[in-house]
Amino acid sequence: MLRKEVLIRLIQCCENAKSVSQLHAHLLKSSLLHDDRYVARLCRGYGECVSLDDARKLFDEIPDRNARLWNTLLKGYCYENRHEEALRLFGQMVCGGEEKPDGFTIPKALKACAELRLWDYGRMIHGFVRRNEGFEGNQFVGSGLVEFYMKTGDSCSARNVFRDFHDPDVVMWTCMITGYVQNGRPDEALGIFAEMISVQGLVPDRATFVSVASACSQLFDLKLGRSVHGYAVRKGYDNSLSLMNSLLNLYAKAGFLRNGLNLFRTMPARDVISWSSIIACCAQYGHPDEALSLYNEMVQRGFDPNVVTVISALQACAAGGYLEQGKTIHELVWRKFSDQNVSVSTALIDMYMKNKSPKEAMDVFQRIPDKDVVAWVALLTGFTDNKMASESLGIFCEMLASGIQPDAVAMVKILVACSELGVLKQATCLHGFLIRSGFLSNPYVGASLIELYSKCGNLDFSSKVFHEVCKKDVVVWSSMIAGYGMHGLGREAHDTFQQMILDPSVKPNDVTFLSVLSACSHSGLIDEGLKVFQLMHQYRLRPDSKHYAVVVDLLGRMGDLGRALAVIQGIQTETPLGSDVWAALLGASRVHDNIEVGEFAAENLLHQNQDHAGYYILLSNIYAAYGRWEDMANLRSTIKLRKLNKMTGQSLVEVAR
DNA sequence: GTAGGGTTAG
Repeated sequence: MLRKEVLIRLIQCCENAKSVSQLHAHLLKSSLLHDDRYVARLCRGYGECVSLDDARKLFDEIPDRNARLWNTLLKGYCYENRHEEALRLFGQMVCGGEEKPDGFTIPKALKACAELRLWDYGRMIHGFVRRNEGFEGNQFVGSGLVEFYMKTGDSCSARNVFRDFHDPDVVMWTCMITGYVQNGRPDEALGIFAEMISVQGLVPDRATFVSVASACSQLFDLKLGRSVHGYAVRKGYDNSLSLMNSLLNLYAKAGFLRNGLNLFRTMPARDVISWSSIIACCAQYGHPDEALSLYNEMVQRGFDPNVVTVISALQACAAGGYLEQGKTIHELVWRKFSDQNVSVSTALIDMYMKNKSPKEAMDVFQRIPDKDVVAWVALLTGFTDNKMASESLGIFCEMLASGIQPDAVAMVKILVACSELGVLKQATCLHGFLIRSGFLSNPYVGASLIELYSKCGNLDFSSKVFHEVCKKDVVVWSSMIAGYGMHGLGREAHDTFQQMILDPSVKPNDVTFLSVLSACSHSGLIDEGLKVFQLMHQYRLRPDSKHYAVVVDLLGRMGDLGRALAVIQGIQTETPLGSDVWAALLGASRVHDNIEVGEFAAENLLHQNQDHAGYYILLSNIYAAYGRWEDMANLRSTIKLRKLNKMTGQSLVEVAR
């Protein structure tokens, strides 16, 4: 007969189904199956080499099971992400009264609750931990509780558990950092990290740095990210694939896509997450063609795209207008995921909508078995973007009728759809709904409602909403300024801007400046507008061609074409100036009928776009003002020859019924 | 016998 120690080693070494079965038979023959050490090992052997279900069968046959045995099986279920079964087993253990939960089984039950987002169940386990002795100072139970509360979005309770703990270890600190990152609160994550190293003097490990790098990428904090990278390399952590992936994401998201790509190319190993990360970053930050060529390279190299990869590649097709490639990916989705994944289907809807194919988008939508709010909103927004906003209203009603609760994004999108249609009646209905549902505390919702009322022509309501919104962020202020501008109230727009910059909690952005500059220009507030333009530098904002166009327009209206020209010539940029700047100059030349400047502007414009009828017409009007009929006739015949049409202006009026 | 980490849809 084999010695006990040898037997344990043998079971540990089991690598295949046959060897596990042989040892099982041997244990039976030697009547050793009552010894829990053997049984637990054997269960693990079955779970790892044969199947968890075989381990379960063995488990069910054993008459007197101890905590170690229950735990072995629980671990197997958690490992295979079979969390429902794990909790059922845990319930069976507790309710059957066979074993009390201990420091090993509780963390696994908490893990299952966290993954299934079962807040009530996890809270009950927390109650058990508090009522019973023996769990104080157990780091495994502590980190299990922190992770559970963080995953269910209850960071307050996670913090309480953490604060009540006497001496949390690195894992618990890391759970807190990771939790805050996962809840989109990177500032708090970095605060905990700072406390961990400076106050407690603990040494962070690989896992800690992965989350710290994620926090940096959420904050676009490249400086801190770089020092994390440097420290990690010095500690020899640069062989951690997760850490490298997290850093790769940080560089690419913080605006240094080239550095990200460089890291990606020089990494010692890459997995599907590395590929997905770099594809997602290229797709989201203006390089859809590069994203797709990386996707194709990945497939050629034999990597298997997962859900995330496919979503990112579809984003690239949406952003770059690659309908054909999008359809090819749709076929792959059909073969691999059979249209069952709602996130992938939503990305498909977005791709088809952005490629002006609403019918295909609708087909994808109808096939989704469990449509969530994100899928509905993708469809709704797509219709608005395809100039079919009245369909968006219908989609919103259908969504409500099917029992899906709208969230803040849904409300913003439906308000945008109403803005497109200019329907005041719907606006007031939605306003009532927003008040009742408490959505007005969300600054994006508030800003969209202000914009909607402005576009429907009711500025009083806009201003009322503006004063009611408690959390006025930059978007809310900018919407109100834009609203005044839209109604020709430059003075009010300018005053609102002045009030805004007195508030230290908000900082104007490029959109704010564009709105206030445009408002000043339309109301002839020349000096005010120029002063506002100068302020951009103080806020470290670089004016883009839209800002320059407004300033040129401003100077042009005043008749100061010389200064307008000087502004244009003073712009230092590597890329050619956008047509909006030249168009503003041409418009100003027409107002003041200046042939030289007009011809100069038109020359630059027609160099970029020869098919814009409006430019020819403006120049021909300048010729007409000087009686240069021949030049005018030449331009008019060019328009006819090229069969150009000037877009006619359109207005929407709501008809009361 | 145990724990924490990287990419994703509106």
